[in-house]
Amino acid sequence: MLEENYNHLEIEDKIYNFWEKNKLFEPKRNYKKKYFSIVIPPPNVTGNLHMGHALNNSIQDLLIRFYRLKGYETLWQPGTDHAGIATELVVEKKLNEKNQSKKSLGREKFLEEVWNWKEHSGNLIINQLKKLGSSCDWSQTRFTMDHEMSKAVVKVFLELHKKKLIYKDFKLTNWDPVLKTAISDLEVVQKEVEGKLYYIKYFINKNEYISIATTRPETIFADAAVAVNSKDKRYKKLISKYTKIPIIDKQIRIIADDYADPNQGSGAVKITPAHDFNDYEVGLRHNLEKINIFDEDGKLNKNCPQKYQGLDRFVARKLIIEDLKLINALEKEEIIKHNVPYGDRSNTIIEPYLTEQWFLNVKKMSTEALAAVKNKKTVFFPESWTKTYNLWLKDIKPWCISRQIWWGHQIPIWYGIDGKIFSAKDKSDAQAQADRFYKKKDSIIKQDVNVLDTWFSSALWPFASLGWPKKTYNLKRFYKTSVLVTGFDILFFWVARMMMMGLFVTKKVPFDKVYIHALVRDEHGQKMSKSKGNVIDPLDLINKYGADALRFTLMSMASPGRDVKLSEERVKGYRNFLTKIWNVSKFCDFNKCNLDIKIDSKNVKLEINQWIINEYIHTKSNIDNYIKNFRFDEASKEIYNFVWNVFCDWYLEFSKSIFYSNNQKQIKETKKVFGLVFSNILLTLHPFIPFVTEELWNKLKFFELLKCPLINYNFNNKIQLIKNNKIKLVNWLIKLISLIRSTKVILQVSPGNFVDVCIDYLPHDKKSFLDRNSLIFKKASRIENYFSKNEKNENILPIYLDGDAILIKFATEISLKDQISKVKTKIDLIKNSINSAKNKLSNKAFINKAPKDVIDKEKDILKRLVNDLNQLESIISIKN
RNA sequence: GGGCGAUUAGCUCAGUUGGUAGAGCAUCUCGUUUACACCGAGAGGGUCGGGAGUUCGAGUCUCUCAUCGCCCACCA
Repeated sequence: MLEENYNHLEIEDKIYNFWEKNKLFEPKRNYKKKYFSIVIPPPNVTGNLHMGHALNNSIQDLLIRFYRLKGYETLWQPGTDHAGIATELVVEKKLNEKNQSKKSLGREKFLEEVWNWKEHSGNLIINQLKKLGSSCDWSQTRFTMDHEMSKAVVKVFLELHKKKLIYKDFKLTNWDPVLKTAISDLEVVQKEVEGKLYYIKYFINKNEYISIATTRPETIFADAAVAVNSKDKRYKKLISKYTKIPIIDKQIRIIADDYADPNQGSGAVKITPAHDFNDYEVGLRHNLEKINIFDEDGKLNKNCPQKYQGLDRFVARKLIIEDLKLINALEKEEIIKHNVPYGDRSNTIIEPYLTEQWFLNVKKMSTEALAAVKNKKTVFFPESWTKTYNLWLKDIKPWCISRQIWWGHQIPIWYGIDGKIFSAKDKSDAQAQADRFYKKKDSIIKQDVNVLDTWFSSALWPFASLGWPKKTYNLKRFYKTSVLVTGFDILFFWVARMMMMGLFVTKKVPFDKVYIHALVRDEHGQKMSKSKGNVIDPLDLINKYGADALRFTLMSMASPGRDVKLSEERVKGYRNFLTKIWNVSKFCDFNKCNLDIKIDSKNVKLEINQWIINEYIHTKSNIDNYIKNFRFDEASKEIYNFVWNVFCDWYLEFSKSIFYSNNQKQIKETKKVFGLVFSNILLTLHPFIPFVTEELWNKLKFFELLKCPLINYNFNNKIQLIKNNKIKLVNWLIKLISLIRSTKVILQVSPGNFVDVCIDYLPHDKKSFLDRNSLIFKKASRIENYFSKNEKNENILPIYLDGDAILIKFATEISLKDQISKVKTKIDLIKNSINSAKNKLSNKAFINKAPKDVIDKEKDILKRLVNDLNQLESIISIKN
């Protein structure tokens, strides 16, 4: 017996343990079958399951389970990402609590701490993914810093270095003064903020000055020139003359450069090659001095007057403005809105800063990545992302891959004492090279202190997680992977780079398809974030309503190209759906609707049984197509509608009439068909709501009978479409029952009241269909008796369906009372529609140009409208 | 500045090649008939952001305007 109520808290953990213990997530090796594989977007080890993960992984799990049930050899490759900067920040915070710091520990000890932290807290997210029901092959779990993966990273680095695609360069890069590391362009986010534009006087002589506008007055100490546009008449005469930087009274030249825009600011612009990307270019053109005025933490350095040395950039800014005022060198201040670059991790203002960094020249690799998508070797869903991908790759700049942090893959480059570079797979290899080069033993070498951008190893994930460079089974069997499921926010960070690296290293695209889902946002469409305090925790929802309910909600809302705005109400609604399924199972169990493996749908005789089989097949085929096209929203709607509005509302109700009859043959058949269709429903629902379906599969003894858990049952039964043109009369019957019910409501007759009907006016096929299904018809419509057309009674009303009349005789006197105006407005509406349909059909242009089936359809519409009009007019003719 | 997307019922959203505008939730009425009140039966509610065009026919295609969102680039 099934428990009275569905209790997800008890069931979900139990079922998950069962799957995991029996290793049901691991691929069942079978080369004869097709394969289906996904590599998980590895969550950060610092991560906590958020709604984005919930959506992302629900989709992946749905796909994996769907193809697993189809009999594909299936792998979902899991793992986590070391997340360099993010993890360092977490561990540093922990250290601070213990009054320790990264610096005080030193590199080696600090890394030990990080590894310790990773061992103890780094698997949190994995357990949370399990809560969601994710059926990853956990025996293959990888980590971007594990031994094998690190070897892969080094190997790729060395290859790229050998091909001179990785190189070292001293130039201006984005510098994060809080994290004290360089970051890539992508890690810089522009934010519009209110700031001040200061107009500073650069004196040419005692009375004459040129006004320079800047938002960063502290950089005046790094000025190397003032630029004006050669076409700007105001300044033409000043070109090649000198002006003085205030405070330090340093002479700099006024140069002509087209970069100076006469319409911006004062038209004259200070050139600071060491602290501005545009000025850097100008500096190169005019061979200007690069003066760096910052230390790595954003404090002013020795190149500034002593007074300001050691001051934080923002403190110095204030002081400089005060000092400029004192010497009457500040012309004016304007409050402006402007974009300021912030670091995505530190949320501090980024400074362009001169350093030596490692770069990856991605330009060459990008052309292959572009071609692969153009040639449809990899296809994006929704397709519109292709354009975004193309635009970014076409304009790609060298990628700064070195970071001045400790947690990550240390760059496999060693330096001899004279700076000679040895690239090597490990220290002993480097040592051997150095010893050969210097012709002595134990020559001193030192490894490059920088580590690689986290996204460098992420870019190798699709093949490295499968075992590359080893020729593992998984790599051979599952690469290229079938589909990548990810959010659009990491299209450039991750997807594009995986395409480039995949093609470079394996010569194959890393995935067949890329499904890009939207972000999960709060009810106002805001990105969920801790700082905004609008985060909905998926684990809370799982606790409250169950993982299945959350999953189904996310799937039903995963419309392509649209953000998911999550509301708890919606989750509640789908929890109700789970309860509904639970209750059907109770009915199924109570009536002993067992599954008969030998059942052949060809031998099913009853029309309602044939009908539900056909309806199921139709639904299933729609769902399969929707899933293949990544339309999870449509797929979940389809199954929801079928289960609730077709199977429960109609078939289950019909089946009751049979179960409570004494026709043993019909009872037996209906039980079998009920069991058959319901077992198929569980199967179809499984990828959406795995827990409850597996539990019911077990409870209803399908597991026992088929000797197989639902999760990897390969359904190959004999359920197939039944051909019988009488089946469509079931749909007609449903319409008839609905019509009788709504007529009662219009006449304000209680739906529970019984009526008599006369079906003598029906054509033969419909009449005999009703005779055959009389039990069903009578129970569903609350019909007491049939009466003959000869009977005369004041309370008889004809109703019309598809042109046929049926008479209803009410037990009590009927009247329209306050419904009459409603019916009359309806009649007017229908008359209007009839007119427009008639107009259409008498329009020669329509008749001549529209296709025949459209015209036929229009004729049908007219027929139905006339029918409805008859119906309503018959009602209104009731004496009042 | 360049690009992408959105605007459909009170709310959140579907609407596949143009062919009677849909769903869930919410609302209203009735209902406890043995799967289920986390329920059942029924009902109301939209000139599809504005305008123009193409077409026999436009929510759907084209143009245009408006509002909103996102991405990229730039800003002295």
